[in-house]
Amino acid sequence: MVKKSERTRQRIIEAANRLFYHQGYADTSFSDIVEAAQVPRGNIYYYFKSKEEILLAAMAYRSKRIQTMLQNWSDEYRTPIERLNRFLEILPDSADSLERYGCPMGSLNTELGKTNPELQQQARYMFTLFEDWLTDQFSELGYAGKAREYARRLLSRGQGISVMTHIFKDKKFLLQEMDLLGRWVNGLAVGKEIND
Amino acid sequence: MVKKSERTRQRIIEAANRLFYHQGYADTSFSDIVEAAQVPRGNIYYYFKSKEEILLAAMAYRSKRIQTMLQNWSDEYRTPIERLNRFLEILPDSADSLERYGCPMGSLNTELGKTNPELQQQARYMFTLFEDWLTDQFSELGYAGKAREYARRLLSRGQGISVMTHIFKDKKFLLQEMDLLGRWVNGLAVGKEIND
DNA sequence: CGTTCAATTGGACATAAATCCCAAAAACAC
DNA sequence: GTGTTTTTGGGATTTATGTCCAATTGAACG
Repeated sequence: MVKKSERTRQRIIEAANRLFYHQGYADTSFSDIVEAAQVPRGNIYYYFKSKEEILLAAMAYRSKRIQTMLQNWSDEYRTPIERLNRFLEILPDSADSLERYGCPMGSLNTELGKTNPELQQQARYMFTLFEDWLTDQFSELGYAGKAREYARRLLSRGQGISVMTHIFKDKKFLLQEMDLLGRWVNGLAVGKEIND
Repeated sequence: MVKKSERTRQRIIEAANRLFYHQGYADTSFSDIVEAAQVPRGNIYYYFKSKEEILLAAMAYRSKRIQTMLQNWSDEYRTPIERLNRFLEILPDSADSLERYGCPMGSLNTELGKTNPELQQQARYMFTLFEDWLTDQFSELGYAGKAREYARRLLSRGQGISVMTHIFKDKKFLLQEMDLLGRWVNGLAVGKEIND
């Protein structure tokens, strides 16, 4: 049995999370959040004592979801190449939101990274989750020495594609580039180290 | 002889431009701008009637500088491969600011692209300047059919590298990836179409 | 000199947004 | 059922910041 207050808290976090992604942190006001979460104005301070605290909770929530997702993939797929291919599906799957809002992790980092080291650290943490997981997969694939390098490269290309898709509103570009990335990854699986 | 008012206007634009890059548009207040530009508080409204107008002027200023830069490169270097290599030097040259603030064009787009289509269009324009110039270079290099695709890919990878450098504060990664990009580009110059 | 007008000032004003307060209601423990 | 704690709800307060304005300066020009 989940307490009601817990559910309210959760509703606030999820509403804030969505708004931060869609409008950015700076452009999201308390009014926006309470409205979206359907909680009365003053009540929100019972749960969070500042806007920054909501942001931290929202990022923690995201991190948790990422961890769960990666864990599920590890459980569901046996081979590292299957897992990597699952990872590669993220971008095409979320093409619509990428066009409109960019990458949820990347854009948060961009916004917070300029002025707020503490918050940026939390934002970076989400990246390290992917980085570590991808590193594991490349290691298992037989590239232990270059695994982290490859992991970062994959993230880097994904970020580039996300940014470009957001800027140019061009899903065709996204699919084309993801295809290329897929060929690189699957080339590694059969021993072809293209362009490195 | 440049009028004094023109110089003041310019000072405002340059100060705003710097602040928008270092702190982001939303986090930059009028007070910040007038302080940095050394103009009295009320005076700024003589030049710009809103904050948004300052932003537009700042972006126009950036675009102009980009155009000039690209034109200079076209004049200074004879061959497309020399020009492309000059382009590739941008990121290593600005490694320090990239680490701290990210890509000035990309981060502006990320911030404005979520909610403000009109402003985003201006931000995107800077990208199209590079896109068109790079397309010209790849065409001259003999890849007319794939020139725009290559141009976007180059921008895309640059954006990815910028984002990652900003997130992980890792210049080594930047240099390593730029090296790889350089090999791709210079491979094209000698007819090797790696990984496409 | 005197007129004119661009440019300069600093402060006033309005608004939006974050934060705080506290009484009332609901949930819970015993 | 009574007492206690948690949660609710709306409004009050404060702060920050974008915007506006009236008075003033100063240089160009006749």
